[in-house]
Amino acid sequence: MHKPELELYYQAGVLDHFTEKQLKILTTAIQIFSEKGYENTSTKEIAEVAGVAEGNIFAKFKNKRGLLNAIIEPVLNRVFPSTIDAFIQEQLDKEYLSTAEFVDSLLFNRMDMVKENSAVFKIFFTEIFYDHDVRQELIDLFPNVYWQKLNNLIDELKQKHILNGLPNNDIIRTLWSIMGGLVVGYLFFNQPLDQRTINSGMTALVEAIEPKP
Amino acid sequence: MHKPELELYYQAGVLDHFTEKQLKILTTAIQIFSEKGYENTSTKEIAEVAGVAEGNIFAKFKNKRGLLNAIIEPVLNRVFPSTIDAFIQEQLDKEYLSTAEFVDSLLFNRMDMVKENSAVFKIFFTEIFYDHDVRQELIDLFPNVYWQKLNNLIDELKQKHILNGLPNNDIIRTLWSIMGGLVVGYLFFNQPLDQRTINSGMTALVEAIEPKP
Amino acid sequence: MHKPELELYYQAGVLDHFTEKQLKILTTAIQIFSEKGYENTSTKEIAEVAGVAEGNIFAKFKNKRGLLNAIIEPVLNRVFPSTIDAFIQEQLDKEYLSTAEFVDSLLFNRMDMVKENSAVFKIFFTEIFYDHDVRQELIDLFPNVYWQKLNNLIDELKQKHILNGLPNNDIIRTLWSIMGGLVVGYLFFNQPLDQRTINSGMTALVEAIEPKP
Amino acid sequence: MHKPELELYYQAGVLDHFTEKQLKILTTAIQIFSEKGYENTSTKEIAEVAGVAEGNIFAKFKNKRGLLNAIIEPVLNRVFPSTIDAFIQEQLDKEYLSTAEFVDSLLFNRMDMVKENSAVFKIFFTEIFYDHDVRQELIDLFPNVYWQKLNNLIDELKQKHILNGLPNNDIIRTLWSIMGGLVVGYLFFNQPLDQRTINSGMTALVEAIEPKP
DNA sequence: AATGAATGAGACTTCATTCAT
DNA sequence: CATGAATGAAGTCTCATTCAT
Repeated sequence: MHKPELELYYQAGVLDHFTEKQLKILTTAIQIFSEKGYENTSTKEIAEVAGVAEGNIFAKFKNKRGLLNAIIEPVLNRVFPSTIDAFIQEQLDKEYLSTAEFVDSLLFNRMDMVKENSAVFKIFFTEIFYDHDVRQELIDLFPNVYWQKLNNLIDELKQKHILNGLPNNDIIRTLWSIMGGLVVGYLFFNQPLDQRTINSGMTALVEAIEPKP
Repeated sequence: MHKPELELYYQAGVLDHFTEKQLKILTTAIQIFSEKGYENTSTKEIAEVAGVAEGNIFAKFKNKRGLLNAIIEPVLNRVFPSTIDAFIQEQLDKEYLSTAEFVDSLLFNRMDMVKENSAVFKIFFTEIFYDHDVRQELIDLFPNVYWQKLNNLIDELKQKHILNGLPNNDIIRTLWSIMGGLVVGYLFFNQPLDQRTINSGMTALVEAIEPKP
Repeated sequence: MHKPELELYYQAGVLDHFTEKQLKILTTAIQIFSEKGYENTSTKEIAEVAGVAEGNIFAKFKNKRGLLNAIIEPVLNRVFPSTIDAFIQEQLDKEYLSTAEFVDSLLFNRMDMVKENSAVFKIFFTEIFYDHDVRQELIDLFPNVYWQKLNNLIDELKQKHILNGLPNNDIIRTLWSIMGGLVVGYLFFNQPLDQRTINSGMTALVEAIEPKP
Repeated sequence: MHKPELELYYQAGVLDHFTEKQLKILTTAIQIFSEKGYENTSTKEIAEVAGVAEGNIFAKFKNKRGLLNAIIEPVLNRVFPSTIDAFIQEQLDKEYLSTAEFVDSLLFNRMDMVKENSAVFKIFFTEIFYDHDVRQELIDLFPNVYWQKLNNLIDELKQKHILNGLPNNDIIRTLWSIMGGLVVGYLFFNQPLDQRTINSGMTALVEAIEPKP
C-alpha cells in the first residue's frame, strides 16, 4: 500500500494524514521537479499529471514553495541527521576497525538510499546549488547537528590510527568530495553506481585518509 | 579599459563589437545570476541595475536565454578546451614527473581562474545541475574533446609509474571529485581556497592515485 | 439565455462548456476585432471591455490567435459546409426550377445570416485577405468539401436548361462575385442589403447565367 | 534605370528626389507588406531585406504608416482618378459603341495594370478591408471624384441603349463586383487572369447590363 | 544622407494563488 | 476534502522611433 518512492518519507514519519491525492501530488512533484527543476515546473502541470485539481496543492502545501519544502525538509531535518547518527553509532559499536572497514561502513550502506530515491536527491542537489535559502539551511545545520559529532568521531579514529593526521576539516572535505563525486556522477552524468564503482571510490578514499606507516 | 571580471571572455575573444552598455549588461547579469539564479532574475532587474533600457538585452542577446548562453558558452567551448589542452601540453613538455608534480600542475594553476571568475563558475555549476541542456552540452563535449586526450595522457603516465593501475575512468572521477570538492566548497559553502587548502586536496589526491610500491 | 449575436455558434454547437465570462470575451472580441481588426486589438482592451481579467482569455483560448480561431473556425468548418449542403439539398428537392428560382434560393435566403452576423463576417472577410493561413484553409476546404457537390449540381442544372453553357468555373466565379459584391458593399461600404438591392443583384445574376434562347 | 515594379509610381510622378536606398525601401516594403501584411511586418525586417539602416525609413517616410501611405496614396489619389478619367474620355471619343465594346474597354485594358502591380494591389485590397481610415478615404473619394462623372456617363450610355435601365447604383455595383471577382480571384486565390478568363467575365457582365430587346 | 545603438511603451503570456461551489 | 474558474501581478519580448555620430 506504501508507495515505494516515498519510503524515505514514511520512515521519516511525515506522511501521516496525507490523503491519496496528496500523496499523488507529492510523488508527481518529485518526479517533475527532478526532471525539469522547481522553477520550470508549474503547479498546473503537477496537478494535471497527478490527476487532481490544482487547488489541492494549495490546500495541503499552502503554496508552491511549501510543496518543495515538503520534499526537501524531511531529507534535511530527518534523513540526514538520523543517517549520520546511525553511522556514528555504528562506529562506536565496533571495537577494532580498519580504515577500509570505516570507509565501507560510510559509503557502501548509503548508496542504496541514493539509488532508491534518486529523484529526491536530484532535487536536493539542484536546489542546494540553486537556492540560497536551502543552501543556508544546510550550512546552518552542519555546525549544530553534525559537526561536533563528526569531529569527536574523527578525533577518536585518529587515536585508533584509523585516520591519518590531516586536519579534520580536510578529512571531512575529502570524504564528501569522493562520495559526492560518485553520487553526482550517478544522478547527473549517467555514471554507474554499482559495487565495482563504489569499491573504486572506497579505494581512493582509503588511500587518501589512511595513516601511512 | 578592460573590465577585469570579464578577462575570461576577452581572452576567449568573444567580446568584440560589444558596446559599453552591452558589456555592462553582461557583467550585471553575471553578478545577479550568480547571486539569485537565472530563473529568479528578471530582465527588468538586470536592466535597472545595469542602468540601461531593457530592450538592449534583447537587441544584443536575442532573449534572456541568449544572455545566459553568452555567459556559459565561452566557458564550455573555449575556456575548458583550451585549459585542458594547456594542461596536457604541460605534461608532455616535462620529462621526469612525480605524482605530486602532476597533481600540482593539475590543481594549483587552475584555482586562480576559479577565484577570479567565481561568479561565472557559480552560474556554470548551478546551471549544470539545473538545466538539462547545459548538462547535455557538457556530456557531449567530453567524449569528443577531452576524453581521448586525457585517456592517452593517463596511459602514458601509468607507464611512467606516475599513476596507479586504477581504471582510467576511476582516476578521472577521483580527479574531478577532489577538484570539484574544493571548488564547490569555495563557491557555495564559504570554504577557503587558499594554498593550504589546495595543498591538502593535493595530498589527498596524490595518495589516492599514486602507485604503491 | 442565449446571446443572440452568438446564435451562429450555438447552432454550430461550439459553445458548450463556456462560462458566462468566456461568452462575454467571445462577443467582445467579435465586436472589437470587427471594428479595428485583429492586429490592432490588444487582449488587454478585450478584457477591459468584457469586464474580465486578461488571464481568462488565455485560460480558455490558449492565446490571442486561439480567440480569433474560435471566431473563424466554426464559420469555416461548420457554417459554410452546412449552408452549402442545405442549399444543394434544396435544389435536389425541387423538380421544375427556373434560373430565377435557382438564384433566389441561392441568394435570398442567405443574406439574413450575413446581416445577423455582420461582425463575424467582417472579421472573416478581413482575415481572408490579411492572413495567409486563413485564406489557405478556405482554399483547401473548397476542393474537398464544396467543389464536387457544386460541380455536380451545376452539370445537372445545365441539363435542365437552368444554367447556360459557360464553364462551371466561370459560373461559380460569377455567382460569388455578385454575392460577394452585395455582401462587401453592405459590410464595408455602408451599402444597403435590403430586398430591392438583393433583387437587383439577382436580376444581374440571372441575366449572366441564364441560357439564351 | 527605372525599377519596373515601380512603374505605376513613376507615371504618377511621385518618385522624384528619391535616392536609390529610398527606392529600395519602397520596393522592399511593397514586397513584404503584400506577403505578410502591414501589421505583421517590422521596419527592422524591411531595412534588413532592403539592405539599408532602419533610420532611413524614418528619415524619408516619417514613420511606418508614412511608408504604407507612400504605397497606397498614389494609387488612391493619382492612379485611380487618372484611370477613370482616361476610361471616361475613351467612351466620349467613340461615337457608336456596343455594350460589348464598352465592357471590353472597361475591363480588358485595365487588367494588365493589376497583373503588373499585383503586390501593390494586394496591399491595397487588404488595407481597404483592414484599415478603417484607408477605407474611409476610398469612400470619401468616390462621390467627389468618380461618382458624378460615372453617373453622367451611364446616363448617356443608357440613352444610347448601350446600358439597360437598372439604377445606376446597381449597374456600378455589378461592374465592380465582376471586376473585383476577377481581380480578387487572381490576387488571392491563384485563379488565372488570362484573356479567356477576362472574356468570360466580360460575357457575364454584358449579359447583366445589356438592354434586352 | 546614412547609420545602428539605444529607448521604453506596450504587447502577449504565464502562473501562483484564491474562493465560491 | 475537492474542484477549476477567475484573478492580476509580473514576466519576456517586440517594435516603432529617436538621435548622436
